[in-house]
Amino acid sequence: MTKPEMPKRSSLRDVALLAGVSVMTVSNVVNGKTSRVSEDVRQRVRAAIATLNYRTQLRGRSLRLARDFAIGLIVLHPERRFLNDPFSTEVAAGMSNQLALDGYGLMVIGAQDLDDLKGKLPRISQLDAIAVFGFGERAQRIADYQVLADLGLPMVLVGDDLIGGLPDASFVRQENEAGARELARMVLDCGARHILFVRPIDVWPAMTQRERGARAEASGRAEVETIACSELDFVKVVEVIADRLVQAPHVDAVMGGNDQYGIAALHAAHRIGRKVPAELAVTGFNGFAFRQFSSPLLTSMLSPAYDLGTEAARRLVARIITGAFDPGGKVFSVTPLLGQTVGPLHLKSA
Amino acid sequence: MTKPEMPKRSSLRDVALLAGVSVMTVSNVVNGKTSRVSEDVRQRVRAAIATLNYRTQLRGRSLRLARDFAIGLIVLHPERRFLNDPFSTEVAAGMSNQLALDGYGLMVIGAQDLDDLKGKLPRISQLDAIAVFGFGERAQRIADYQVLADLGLPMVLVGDDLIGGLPDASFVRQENEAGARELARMVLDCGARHILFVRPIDVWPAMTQRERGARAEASGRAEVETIACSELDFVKVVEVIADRLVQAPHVDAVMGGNDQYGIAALHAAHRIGRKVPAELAVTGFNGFAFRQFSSPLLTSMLSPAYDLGTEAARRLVARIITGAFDPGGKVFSVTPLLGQTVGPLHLKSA
DNA sequence: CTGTTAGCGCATTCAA
DNA sequence: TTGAATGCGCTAACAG
Repeated sequence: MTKPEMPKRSSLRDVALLAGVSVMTVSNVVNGKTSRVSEDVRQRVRAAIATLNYRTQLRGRSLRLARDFAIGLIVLHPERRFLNDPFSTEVAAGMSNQLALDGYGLMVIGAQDLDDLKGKLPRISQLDAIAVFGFGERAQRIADYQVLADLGLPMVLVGDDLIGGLPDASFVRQENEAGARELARMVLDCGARHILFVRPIDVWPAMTQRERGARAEASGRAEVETIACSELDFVKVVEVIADRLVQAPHVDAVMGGNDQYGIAALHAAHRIGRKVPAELAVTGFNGFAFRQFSSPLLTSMLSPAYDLGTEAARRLVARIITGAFDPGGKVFSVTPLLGQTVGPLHLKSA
Repeated sequence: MTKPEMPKRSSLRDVALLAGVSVMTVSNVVNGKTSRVSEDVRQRVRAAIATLNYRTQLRGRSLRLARDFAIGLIVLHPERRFLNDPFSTEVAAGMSNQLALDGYGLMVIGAQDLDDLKGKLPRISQLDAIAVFGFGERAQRIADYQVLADLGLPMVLVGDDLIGGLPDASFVRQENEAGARELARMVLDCGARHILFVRPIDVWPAMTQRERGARAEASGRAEVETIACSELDFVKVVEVIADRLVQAPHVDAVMGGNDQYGIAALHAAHRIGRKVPAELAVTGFNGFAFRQFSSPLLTSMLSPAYDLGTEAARRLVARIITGAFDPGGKVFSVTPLLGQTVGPLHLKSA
């Protein structure tokens, strides 16, 4: 049922032998340097390639050119299932598709902590370049980035712009702060004066920025209170939010750090009998497919995660070809997704 | 800000020169063939490695050993965002983590159709082995698998067991049929006699198997009717289900091909005023995180997608090392996830 | 237009 | 226990 022996793929030399030309000529034909090869010879070579079913063996080319045609996506996340967040998934899909256009492959690597990352460095170091999805507080991220930067590979930060001390880096991120401001404005315009911002205990740039945006916009117009709760236990998040809403009945809006938290808030509101949006405004962030599972439909902000992926890939390939990054980075805007969870507040006790 | 010139990594020869030994000695030390090297020399070599910050360059090793230490996950799916389904995402995470233990990397490649796949063959062919996530009807999958098999790479099918004509293949799948039977049994035991099975228009093995399981279990006890609807448009799915429930009021259970469809059924039931589970039983399949967003909590079946990933990786690495696959494949069982959407039916008109 | 030379980094083989 | 030679497949540079 299984066939152990590898058939030993044909090489340039095999083709050259069969076509009766030199190895270099075959190489030129394969690589489209057709201007240097006569039509006649080209035909013979093509025929030989076809009969031998020859395919370029990237191994040899890699060694010769000191390039691997492989780019990594390093996802720093304490969860073993590091691709659970649709954000990283969309980035990966975007990168993979974009890279394929240039003949590159995407290698996906998750690292749960610094030790884990260090153990994977040998494998990572053989890539041509990397995109990095950071995690944690600023200091931790800087340390992580530095470890990776020491490999000497070009790198693009995804969702972060801390390229300050990095010698060969660029970044791609989105307007989390502006997006959160916009959501906060919507909420405030509906009359909210006490906002509860819900985010994970562990943070990453997007979360920090969203909270900052909400607070900035609310400044002077409303109170903002934050609670942190692990996103891994949805039931617990609902519970925590419900408890808080009961204890703090003056809270008239819940802004989730992402849609998961927003949906949890909807569940919490439902459980304690608070009507959304009449008595409580709720927002999320990201707008991935599962947002539609919520009822009422969550008002949110669409994150162009897939586009972040394609842009990261473009930058990395350009960097490899031109030898330098475009200065700075690229910032994508986010798009409001209107739902049914923000509207004029009719508070019982005013 | 950017530094174009690559620092040119140190090679075995550099280390050998500095340590005053031969290249082979360094190679032996690096590869832990320490029995062949005296303690004295070993120290010198280690020191040289440290000062030069030497790391094995896999390019050279790859060429020499004719191995790339890279394994591919080929996701055949018409969607450009081929990683949108959490199932493939969990498989990818499981594979990536497991492969890392053996020093392998995971390359993720999506292909929207046969043409797209063919264009990516050159890149795929340089991998050591592949896992394939099939899509479509049996005939289409066989054709796709054959194209990949022609590369001569060992391959593991994920979620499918059509390894019949494939010379060097194994498979990893889960008990979709048995799982669906179990869900159907629960529904039937609650008194359901008219089951509506909802699945995507395009199918893949899991979907086919789940429908088959539901029908098999219902055979003789209940009618089963299937409707197909693109999963990409959730709103539309809800609409279609709601319409059908109105037109066919005798339907007393909806089984979703996955949790997305199950949740859509919950929305539909809510919209038309059918109580779940008293007047309508609803089930899903997969049990990924977003299932908890549904209200009431969807009764479902947990798919061990992450474990499928680790097992696929294990099999591929073992195949590379031993030269042959373990015969057959591995089948994982699924686990019931009790929710609040299946219970005794109290039908208005009996 | 085509062929020759050389060497990328590594590990197997064989010799010392 | 250590070293030297060899070649994996490919392409830049140059020679013809």
